[in-house]
Amino acid sequence: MRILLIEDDTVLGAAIRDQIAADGQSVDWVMRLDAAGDAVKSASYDLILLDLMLPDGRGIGFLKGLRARGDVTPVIILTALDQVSDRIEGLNAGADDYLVKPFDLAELSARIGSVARRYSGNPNPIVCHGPLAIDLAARSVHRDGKPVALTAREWALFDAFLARPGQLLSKAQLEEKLYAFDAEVESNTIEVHVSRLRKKLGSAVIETERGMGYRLGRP
Amino acid sequence: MRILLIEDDTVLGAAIRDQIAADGQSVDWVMRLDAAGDAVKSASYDLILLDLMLPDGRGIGFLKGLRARGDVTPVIILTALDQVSDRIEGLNAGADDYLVKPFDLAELSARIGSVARRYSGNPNPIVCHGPLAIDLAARSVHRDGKPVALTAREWALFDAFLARPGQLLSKAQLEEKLYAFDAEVESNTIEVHVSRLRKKLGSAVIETERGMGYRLGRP
DNA sequence: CTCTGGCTGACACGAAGCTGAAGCGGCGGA
DNA sequence: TCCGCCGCTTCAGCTTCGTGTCAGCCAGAG
Repeated sequence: MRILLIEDDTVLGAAIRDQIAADGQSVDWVMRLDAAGDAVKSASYDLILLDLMLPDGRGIGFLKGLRARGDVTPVIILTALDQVSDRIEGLNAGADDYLVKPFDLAELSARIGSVARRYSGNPNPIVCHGPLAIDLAARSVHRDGKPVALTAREWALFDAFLARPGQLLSKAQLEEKLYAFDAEVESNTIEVHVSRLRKKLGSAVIETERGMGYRLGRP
Repeated sequence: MRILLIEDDTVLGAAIRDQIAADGQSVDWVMRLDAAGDAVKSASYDLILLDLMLPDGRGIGFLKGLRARGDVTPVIILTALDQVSDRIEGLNAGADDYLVKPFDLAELSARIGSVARRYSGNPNPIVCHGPLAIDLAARSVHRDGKPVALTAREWALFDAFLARPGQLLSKAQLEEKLYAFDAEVESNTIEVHVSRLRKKLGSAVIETERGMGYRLGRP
């Protein structure tokens, strides 16, 4: 397993690197976001350990950029305890886990193992739904064998439906899913995104229950 | 989603319970391991929040017992920061995640959502009533295996009957259920909706008590 | 038979939902 | 640093369909 470590603290970084190496994994250690960007472009990693406070920016942006490009490499965030909002932001930005500094190196190993286990078993399971083939882990959708590009919000919305197939979901519930906690949408955003999803995936995927909400249609 | 909360701290427990309820999930809260054991035996949960330090033992043992019995219900551990070894032990014992106390309630929601997404796919409980199969969570009704589409008002009315099966409900009571106080219906609306429900669900579902009201018929 | 209360088809209104378009902000490339 | 692209939100006008109303019919009770 190849691991990318992004951490600017030389002492902690070295300790982590040694621990991972001792576990028999291969590590690349960079100390800046620009170097991290180069690294993920030039190599493929199975796991990224990401510190949030770095000399050339916050790790959150890096993570968001990664996910925006469709990169689904599992990411574990390394963060200080008092940065609760960072942790939430990180999870919402697509992180898979976080570790609170200071942490025990044995715990790091356990978490790495956990993430590895979660993502092992390639190839990814494909969910089929009528003419759609959905790879949840890779966040990709194919319609009649042709790839469909979904934006972040579209995917989040679709994901909410896939999690509860056939179940009625009110707009309020969907807004919560899409906007987490700081929701301040006072418009018909959900309707608009539903409209776009239907245009991309076919009008039958999402059914309207007037006055109640939406549900994933039968295949 | 049904969640079992095992936590002996009354203040924290109440806060967690309220937060989960606010997220629209259903919570059972127990404060001891023996009660937790009874709970998992008598009901099925989608997620367990497990405090590790409890008056009648350590949560780790409970978790191990659960896994030994083949129970794969996702478990999130609630633990104090300094119990690093506990956290590792917990993860190795089969926990899916942990939260470090003190934690932000918003973070709890995020983690619950994450676990729920990962493990979603267990079917909702189905209520059967003669030829009808009703999924309350999904708000779906099947009649002889075929889906029946109910409108918002129709569902509200049907729901009122389902809440009190066999009990006589006057039109005034039903109007209250459907229109919540600001009602200014001065017509035979209820009769109309009952008629529409009967047409969709079968004429036997709702019985008329002349001069008194309606009741849900025996299956 | 009469009277009262319930049933139901028809219909018009308005709220809820849909969607094209415009404004806006963030990110990446130059 | 500036510019342009792209996705997200908002808005407005249009469409759809759920719902309340009513009228006429039906059925049970006395």
